[in-house]
Amino acid sequence: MPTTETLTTPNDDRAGDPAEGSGADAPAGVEGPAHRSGRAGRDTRGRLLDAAERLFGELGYSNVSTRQIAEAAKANVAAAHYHFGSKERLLRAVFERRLAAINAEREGLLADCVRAAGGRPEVGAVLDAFIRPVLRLSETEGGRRFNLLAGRSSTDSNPEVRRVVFEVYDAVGRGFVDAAAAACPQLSREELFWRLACVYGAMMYIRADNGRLQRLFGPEFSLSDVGGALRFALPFLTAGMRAPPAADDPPQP
Amino acid sequence: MPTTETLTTPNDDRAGDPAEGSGADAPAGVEGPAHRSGRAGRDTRGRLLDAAERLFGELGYSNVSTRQIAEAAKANVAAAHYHFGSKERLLRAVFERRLAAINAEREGLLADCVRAAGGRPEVGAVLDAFIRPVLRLSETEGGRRFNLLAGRSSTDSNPEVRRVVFEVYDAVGRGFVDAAAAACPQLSREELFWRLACVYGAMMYIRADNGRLQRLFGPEFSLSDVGGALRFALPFLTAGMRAPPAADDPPQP
DNA sequence: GCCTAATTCAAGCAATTGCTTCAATCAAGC
DNA sequence: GCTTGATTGAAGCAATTGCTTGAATTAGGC
Repeated sequence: MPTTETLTTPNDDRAGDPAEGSGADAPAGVEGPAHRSGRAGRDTRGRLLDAAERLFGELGYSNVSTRQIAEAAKANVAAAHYHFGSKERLLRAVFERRLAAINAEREGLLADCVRAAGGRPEVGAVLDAFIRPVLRLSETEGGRRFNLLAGRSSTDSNPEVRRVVFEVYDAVGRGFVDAAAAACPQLSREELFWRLACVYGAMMYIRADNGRLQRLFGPEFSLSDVGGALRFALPFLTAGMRAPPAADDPPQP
Repeated sequence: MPTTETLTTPNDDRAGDPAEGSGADAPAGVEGPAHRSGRAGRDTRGRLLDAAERLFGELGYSNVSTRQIAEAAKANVAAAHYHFGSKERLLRAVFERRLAAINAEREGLLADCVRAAGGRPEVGAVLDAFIRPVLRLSETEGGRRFNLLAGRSSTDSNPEVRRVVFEVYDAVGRGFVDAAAAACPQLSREELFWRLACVYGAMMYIRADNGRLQRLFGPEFSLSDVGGALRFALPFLTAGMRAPPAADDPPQP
């Protein structure tokens, strides 16, 4: 019986908080002597989210135990289960905390460019509306950690991670597909599918920042460099989306 | 002491086999009554590799136990450790078994297109040389399973998986970067870095085939459809690589 | 200065993990 | 037909896992 909805635990039901978190977007590392402001350990929930976000991203969901998270958050294992109910729900809460703001920003930008173009948006603007907000997350330390988690989770095989990722991205993914379809009416449904797979894959790989390409190119290049991503990766993807439809004959010698 | 090099165990040292495997590239599902041809359970090692490839790919390295693998391979846990020494070395052996052939094919195709172009290869041909062989893996059931594993491992956070992936791809990755640099002399090192990140990410996402995009588009589209990948994804990436270099002014309003 | 409910704690539970041990089995070489 | 060395099997080990328990502790309402 993994679902523990019993008793007086509040569990997850405070979902949908705004940004929050002890070091979420602050200069980071705000630890030390002066916590415990209001109630004793009042911000335990936030510290747990921060620790989970960091550890899940760095080590992977399956490779981090609730004990490690609790220790990093200076809390007790039971506190984690008290606040979130289960490890999977903790992961979900980490996603939801960040995605609320991000998806709102995405939808705002998308609505802007649809309105500006009079109904038929330009594909470059659509890409920008969906990709820029997440890449710019990496400008803050907490956001960069979340991007690590999000990127690496996108191809995670763990059933719990998959479930969370699928559910949490469903609505915004649908919106992206629809907007791209509207911007590229010349593409068949199949070709759109493949082009968006490339866009999605590239974006997730950049967010995941696994360090392999950095190892090949040298330490002066980093996938967490937001400026480089916006200046070089976004135009690459836009050029791909703008390419003429593939010819009917498959190029398969 | 996780490294058990002691005693009379042969461990990993038969590395570098060709394709092999019980159902590796066969019509799949070749199970049943008539195994055990030569020695009793002579092909235990191959069956272990097959089972590991499938389970690691489907469930993720961290979510599969050596016991599950042994059971799926109709073998004993001790046999797995006898043949490979550790779980990490088993993963490495799975990669090495496939990559020998793939990388040889890649280098052959690359040499062809370099020679045909008289030293300065065309970027589309370089992309093709590196991507086509791995995508075509998915034409066979075993290759498709390996692509799942490879794609999902590319952003895996587990330290053991990262170590294996880094080492096993190092040489071929370097070759790809060099060839792309030769084909795109007009690009700065930085812009090349970002474009190859997009190419890499797209390819890995397609291989990983996590099902999210399929869920949005419908079951009639699949990232395992080799024909679609070659007809639509490859031209997308080629168009991106052929785009003119980014202007000096960053498009960041 | 208690009352009460929210929160935290130390301890523990059953299950699973990677890996080992050592005896049994096997296919050949003689 | 026995020896030998490569392989396999059943059992077990210490460590770790997610989660629970029930007793403290806490802070605010009164």
